[in-house]
Amino acid sequence: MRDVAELAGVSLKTVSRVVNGEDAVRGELVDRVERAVQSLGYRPDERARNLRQSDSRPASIGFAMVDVSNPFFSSILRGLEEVAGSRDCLVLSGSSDGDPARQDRLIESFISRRVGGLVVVPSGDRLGPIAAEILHGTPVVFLDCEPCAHHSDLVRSDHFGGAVELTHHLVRHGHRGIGFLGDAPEIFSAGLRLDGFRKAMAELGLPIREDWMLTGHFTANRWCGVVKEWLNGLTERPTALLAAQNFVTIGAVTALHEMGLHHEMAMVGFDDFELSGVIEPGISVIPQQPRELGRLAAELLFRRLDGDVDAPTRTILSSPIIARGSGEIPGPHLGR
Amino acid sequence: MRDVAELAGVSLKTVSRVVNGEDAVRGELVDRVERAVQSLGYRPDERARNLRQSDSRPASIGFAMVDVSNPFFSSILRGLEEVAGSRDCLVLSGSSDGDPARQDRLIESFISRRVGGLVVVPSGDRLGPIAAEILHGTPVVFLDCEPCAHHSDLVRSDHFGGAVELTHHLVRHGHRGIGFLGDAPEIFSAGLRLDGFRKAMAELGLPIREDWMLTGHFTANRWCGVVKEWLNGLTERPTALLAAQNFVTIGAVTALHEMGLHHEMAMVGFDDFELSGVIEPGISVIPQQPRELGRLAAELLFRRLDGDVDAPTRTILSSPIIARGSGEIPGPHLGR
DNA sequence: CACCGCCTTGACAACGTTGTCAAGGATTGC
DNA sequence: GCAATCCTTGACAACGTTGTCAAGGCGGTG
Repeated sequence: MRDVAELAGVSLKTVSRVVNGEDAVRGELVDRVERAVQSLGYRPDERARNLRQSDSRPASIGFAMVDVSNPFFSSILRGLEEVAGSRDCLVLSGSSDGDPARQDRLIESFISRRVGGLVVVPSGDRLGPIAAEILHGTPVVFLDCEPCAHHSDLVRSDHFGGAVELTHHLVRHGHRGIGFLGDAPEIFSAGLRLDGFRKAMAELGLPIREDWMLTGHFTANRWCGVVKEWLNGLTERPTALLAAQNFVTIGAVTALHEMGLHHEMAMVGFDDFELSGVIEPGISVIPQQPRELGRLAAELLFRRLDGDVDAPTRTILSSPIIARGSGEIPGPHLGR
Repeated sequence: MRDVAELAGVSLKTVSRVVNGEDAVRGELVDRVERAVQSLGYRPDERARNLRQSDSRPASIGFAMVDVSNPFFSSILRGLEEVAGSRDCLVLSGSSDGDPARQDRLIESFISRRVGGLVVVPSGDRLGPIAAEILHGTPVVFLDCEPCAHHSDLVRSDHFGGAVELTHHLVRHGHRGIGFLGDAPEIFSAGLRLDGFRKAMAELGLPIREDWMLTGHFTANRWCGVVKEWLNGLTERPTALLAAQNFVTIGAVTALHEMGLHHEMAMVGFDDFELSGVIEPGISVIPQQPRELGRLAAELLFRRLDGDVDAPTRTILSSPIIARGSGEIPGPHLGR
């Protein structure tokens, strides 16, 4: 910047004015400065700018999630990018792999870089360093974790309602013995889905067999093995499965295929995935809309950054079942 | 920081020393400062720190790609995160959707934030603002685009060799009439794959029918439609398909399934995808190792940041075919 | 006891930018 | 022709941090 000023024969402040498009500069000087900027390849330092005027437009927002390589999260990130990009704001992101300590480190990194706001898909419902940051005035939007969002905005899918609907769907197609496969129930969304299943079964007057419930935090591959082992160990098997997360679904689908049960045992899933329609039979699911979740979260965040101080909001997205075949395999109690 | 200093009754510099763990501070003062830091929730401003000591450790690196929501890219990002995270460095990322203008804007944003280095999967082989930045000394690692990497490091998969191998594989299984479906050949990697196919066919003395070549930049959904239309419009069909990118493969697989041709027409793909083994028949592919690509790129970048000034390197990853069935459907010329 | 050197500490400038304010010239109005 | 006003421009401080250097206290040595 100093070089630019020297080359153009003006003061630093005038360069600043031209670069920022202020209008109180004579045309000739504007030209001179712009030529100097061009020839020196000068680009203003956003860090310094942001440091000086720390109240204004944020230069970046932070996104803490479990794992970018999971399409659910990367689609959320895409939605965030989209909204942030339109405001010349970049997204800092990081994966915690579900480890609260790593999430804390991530958040601390974001805070050190003085992001304008945070979007967090929490690992666990501890707030950690986020709590202090909220008090400090940084807007935070939580995705999926309601307890965290006590005094903050929340965006999530309708986990409970979705699980209820999936259960009803299976029962409508003649099933009573339903197995539940889900992520670790400590995870808020996974817990809600489990609750939805229990609630629906209870309402329908159907018994819940604890040996037909399988929960845990595994990869898709691991789920495949776990499901096979579990099914092989049962003396009596459920006639339908509710897989409450995309990795779970993928693992379970693979297991059913490998065991040759895919046309026999009904199955519904939460969260859509690529090719869910090509498999035989196609997998019936309630999709989530991750990109839309991201977009909504970012819009909320920027509304707060623009000064909105209304009460925290809860946004809950729901989607209807996409029936593709696997969830419509008839059960033994059809037509009763 | 000023508040911390005041509360602890020391100077700014002493706070700085304690925070940075320098050892020339009396134990008692260390305690006082640390208590003050705790009670005020002070966290150093990485921007200011980075501004002051602009030569040292980078606080962030930038990653420009085509689309985070494509698992190929998000897995690369994961690999980058992993390496960067171990150095307390964050990753700024953004999607260009293949639009060079958007890529330029992204890169400019990164430069404004003074990232320590860039990892770029280019959209097109124009360098745009990257050129000046390389001259300026910022390390840049290119993924997949060789012309861009003229004086920089490059990491990519073996597109050419992979396509050759896939073609040979189909021919070995009795096919001669092979259709090629690929991303727009202007994209460097897509061009290499196309070249590999042409080279292999020529070497094997097989004719290439231009009406059996289909290239373009579409979504998976769009590819499905395109492939169906194309197959329906042909008077004579190939007996095997080479799908040279993951969206292409997914679209083509879906099309074959919808047309009932999936057990009839052989098919191999480039780039693996979730569930490729569950589909009937499983899809034979040459996988890429995106997370590994990301890891390698980040390691190269940090080696440069650590001062390595050796000549630019080219790292080319190749993987063998995973045979799952679709590529082993026998063709009419088997055993000749 | 005077001197030297080490150790701890703090004052100050600097990083690259912008907000504030004042100076100076040009323009207007009477 | 003079004062009042506007417009353009630049000097300076500040944002939050750290590198540099000098000051002061302390212990050891001659």
